[in-house]
Amino acid sequence: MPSEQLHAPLESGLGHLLKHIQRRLVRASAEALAPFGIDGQELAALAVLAAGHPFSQVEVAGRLGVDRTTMAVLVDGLEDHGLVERRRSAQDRRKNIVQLTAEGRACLHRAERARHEMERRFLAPLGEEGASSLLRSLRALVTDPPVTA
Amino acid sequence: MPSEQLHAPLESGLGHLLKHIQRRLVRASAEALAPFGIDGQELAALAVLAAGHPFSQVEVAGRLGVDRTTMAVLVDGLEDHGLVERRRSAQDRRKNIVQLTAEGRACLHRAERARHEMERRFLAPLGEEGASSLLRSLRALVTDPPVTA
DNA sequence: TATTGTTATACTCTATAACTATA
DNA sequence: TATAGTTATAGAGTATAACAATA
Repeated sequence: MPSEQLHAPLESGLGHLLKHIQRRLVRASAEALAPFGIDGQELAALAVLAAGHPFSQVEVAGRLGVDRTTMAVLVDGLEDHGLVERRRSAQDRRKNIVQLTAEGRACLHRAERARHEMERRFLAPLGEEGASSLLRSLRALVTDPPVTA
Repeated sequence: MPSEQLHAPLESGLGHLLKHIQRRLVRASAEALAPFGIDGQELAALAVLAAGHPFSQVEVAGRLGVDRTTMAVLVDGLEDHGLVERRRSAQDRRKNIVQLTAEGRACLHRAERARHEMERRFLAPLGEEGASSLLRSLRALVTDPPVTA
C-alpha cells in the first residue's frame, strides 16, 4: 500500500514537480497504450522509424536518447510482436537496418491517436492555451539545454 | 559510452520531453548538491521537516509522495550524516518523530540556496517570465491531477 | 583501431511482503 | 484489527563490460 494518498505532495521544488508529474504520466501512458501491447518507449521508437529513411539501431537509439544496449532489447520486443523487421545493411554489414512492418505501421497510427488523446486529458487542467504553452517550454528546454549540461 | 550524443532527442511526445528534462535535472541537481553530501530527495525531506511541527516518518513520506519503506532508508541516511534525529513519540510509541539537528538546519539552508541557483540556471533558456509560467503550470498539474489518476 | 550489435551483469530507485511493536 | 517502522527481497529501467563481426 503506497503511502501516496496525497495526490499533491507538498514539496514544490522543480525536481519534485517533474518527478511526480512524470510518474503520473507514465501510468496514464501505460493505461492508454495497453490495448496496443506496447509502452511509451516502444511507441517512440515506432514513430522514429516511421519518420523517414531506413535507420540503424544506433541511429534510432540516438534519436530516442537511449543506449545501444537498451535499443537492442527494445528492438527484440518490437520484432517479437511483429512490428518491425531487422535486416543487415548491404553497405555496412555491421549495421542492422530496422524497418516497420505493415502491422507496425498500423499499430503506430492507432497508438499515436491514443497517446494524443491521453496527453490532451492529462494537460486538460491547464486549458488549451496553458497546455500548448507548457509544451513549448518543455521543447525549448530539450532543444536548448542549459550550459551546465 | 551512452549514445546520447544528441542533447535534443528528436522524438517530441510529452512523456519523452519530461523524461529527458528530468534526466538532465537529476544530473544538475546531483552536481549542485554534491558539496552538501545529500541528494534532491534528502533535501526535500529536510525542507518538509523544517516546515513546522514534529512529523512522524509516514507523515513525511506522504508529503514527499514516497513509500514508508523508502522513507525508513531515507531517514537512515540523514541520521547517519547527523542531519536529523529520531525519537519515539510519547503519545504513540509506534511513531518515530523525526527532527532536524542544528547541523541539518544549516545544511538545509545552504543546500536550498544551491538548489535555487541550479534551478534558475536550468530554466534560464525560458527567460524569467517563461520560467515562472512553467513552474505555475507544473504546480497546477500536481495540485489538480487529471481525473484519470 | 573503431563501430555495431549482442549478451550478461550491475546499478539505481522504488515498491511489495513479512515481521515486530504498538494501538 | 489496524498502523508505524524495519528489513529483505523483487521489479523496472537503464547503464557498463566483454565479446564477435565488420569496417
